[in-house]
Amino acid sequence: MRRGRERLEAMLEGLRASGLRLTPQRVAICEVLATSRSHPTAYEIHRRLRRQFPTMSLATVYKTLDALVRLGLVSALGDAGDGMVHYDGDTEPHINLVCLSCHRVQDLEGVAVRALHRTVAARSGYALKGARLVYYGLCPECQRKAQTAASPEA
Amino acid sequence: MRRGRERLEAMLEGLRASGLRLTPQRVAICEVLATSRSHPTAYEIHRRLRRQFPTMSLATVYKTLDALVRLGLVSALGDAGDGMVHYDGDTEPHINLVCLSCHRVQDLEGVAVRALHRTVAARSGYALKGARLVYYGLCPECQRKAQTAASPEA
DNA sequence: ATGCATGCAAACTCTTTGCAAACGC
DNA sequence: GCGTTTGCAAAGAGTTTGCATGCAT
Repeated sequence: MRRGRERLEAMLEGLRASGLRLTPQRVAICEVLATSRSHPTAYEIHRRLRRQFPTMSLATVYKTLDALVRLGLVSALGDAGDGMVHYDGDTEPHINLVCLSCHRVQDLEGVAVRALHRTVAARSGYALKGARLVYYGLCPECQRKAQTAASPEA
Repeated sequence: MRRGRERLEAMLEGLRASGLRLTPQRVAICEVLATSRSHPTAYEIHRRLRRQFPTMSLATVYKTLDALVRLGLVSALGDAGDGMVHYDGDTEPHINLVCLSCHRVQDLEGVAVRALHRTVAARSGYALKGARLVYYGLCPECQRKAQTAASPEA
């Protein structure tokens, strides 16, 4: 994944530039965020890295995420109906889709929102740092499941 | 506020229609949500109603908010950098502005997002239930404060 | 060699739940 | 009057913090 590699470099460079150390744990966390399309939670990142770092603490994940968000290298998407904060390694404005049934989060490609971003910046007077464009609903798969469950006799 | 009155009626009707009782506490919570522009948290709603209902419990606020959100009568905006969930009595798709410094949330009027909503619905295949269009940054006021603090010698 | 980062565990905060008393319908 | 809702308190869950040890620079 080419795009992920670029993002990873940007994160590592950002950490380095702000004087933070590139520990193996931090690099691994950045890798997960840069290459994953799943918009993981802190807990999911921790779970995915436990094989590689059996002693890694959840606190380390949280501390690293906190640093990355503060540096603007990662976006905090907020919760997806599951009470946990999901993170997105892609800080370009784009649309996220949250399924209220399976709590999955995915990107919606091909819908441009740069123009919207510029409009908001111009009209709001805010110094924009980021955006969360999240649409909620039922993903196609969960729609099918809901339909099947609702009419099992059919 | 004309708009608020309509929203209030819609909430009360929605509660009634789903068989929930219109207790004074619930009506008051709906009033706060329908008429406020501040996108309050559960805690803020509770604080604002303590004069009127000295014994009102935070749990009641949470339970009522939960019902309203589940019925689609209120939107949960997620946190605004303060770790608390903010609620919005306006469920029409619109843009929220969050100030990362003072944690205020306001609406951005005059930017149409209906077309975006339709596009997302069409391209995603999701059965959309709602949206959170949140832009983060520093509000004009906090920008001034930051500038003053940064160059106090000027 | 220096001092920041990790990992553990305890603390914190927001939110949810259980249950008896109160109240809307 | 019946069954839901409230309010209290305690539990629950995610996240944060403090501190000694370990490691990146």
